[in-house]
Amino acid sequence: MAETPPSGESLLYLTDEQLRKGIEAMFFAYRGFTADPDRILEGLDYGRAHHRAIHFINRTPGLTVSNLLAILGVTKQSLNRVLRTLFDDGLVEARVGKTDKRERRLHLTEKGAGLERALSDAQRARMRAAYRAAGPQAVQGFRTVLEAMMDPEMRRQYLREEGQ
Amino acid sequence: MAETPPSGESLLYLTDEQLRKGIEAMFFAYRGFTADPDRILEGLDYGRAHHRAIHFINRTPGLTVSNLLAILGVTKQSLNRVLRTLFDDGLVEARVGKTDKRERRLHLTEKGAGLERALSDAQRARMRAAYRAAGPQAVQGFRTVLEAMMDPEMRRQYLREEGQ
DNA sequence: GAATTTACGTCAGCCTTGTTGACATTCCAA
DNA sequence: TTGGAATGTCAACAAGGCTGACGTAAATTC
Repeated sequence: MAETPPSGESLLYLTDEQLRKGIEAMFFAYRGFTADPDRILEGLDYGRAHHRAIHFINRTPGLTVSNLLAILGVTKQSLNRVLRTLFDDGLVEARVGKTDKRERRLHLTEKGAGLERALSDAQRARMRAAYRAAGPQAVQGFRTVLEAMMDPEMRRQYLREEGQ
Repeated sequence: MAETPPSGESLLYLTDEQLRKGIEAMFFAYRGFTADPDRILEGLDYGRAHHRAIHFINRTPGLTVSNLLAILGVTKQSLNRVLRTLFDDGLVEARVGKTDKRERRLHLTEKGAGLERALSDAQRARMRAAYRAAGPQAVQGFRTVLEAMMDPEMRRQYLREEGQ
């Protein structure tokens, strides 16, 4: 209800009203964000869950099932259903871990990489258009706010290796 | 594959790699964005779909079912399932339209407003923390990029009345 | 005044993607 | 050698999307 009143340098950007706008921006933008890949996926027999798996396998080839589980934040049963169809359709292959043979290291096949490219091309195109329209300064702010919005655990996943 | 090489003033922020980072930022941040309300919702018999309906009914009291349908982008069958439980539980009430009696104008009840407050308080708290950590400049950029990422139709919903 | 369109509701059935719980296998590590 | 980790799998269920078809009341148009 009550908002801390603006003090010193304008804190007007922390108004409930401003925050509500931010919330809606996330909602509407996320829809746009997923719209293009969704269009590609429909018709194929895949959904967003497949897209996410493919994305992260591509990002980190050789990651294990548990890695992926932690990133996606779903149950193994749920992930397994998705992975099974990706194996069956020859988009993803699993290689037994070298040091630990229990692990299944996940990789995209040629075919899988092809779909990944199609999906991320579509998604990047929208992202690129938005970035270009907004400019580098805005993009910097965009990234900063999103990062601050993540759960700490997810932020770690996000930051991983490369600092930026 | 090939990215337009940096020309004149640095276009490095449009690299495929930078775009991928942006994509993942959206993914991870959206999870944080929904986490707090989700926690409140679970246990009650509601889900994200109920939250969305409640949010927009609160934002625009008296909006019609078709309005809400357009904003949420779901089918009426899907929305109806949600609205029915909200009616039954006395969180939302429908008033017959004054000029057009076919319309059902949606309003939150006291009880509905209570839940709305709980949900948006939680969501705003995270938003506020992120905004505060990032600063007004970054927030401005955040909003700019998100707006550019929306489908035009959604952008119209987003901008509606108040210019900012 | 009759016909059409609009706003809304509802029944039935389907799909994806999430969940829990239980159980088996393989293999690393203490 | 034994416990725990990494993984798979079966079964059942729920939320929340979807389509198609049909119904009704009120507004609009001819």
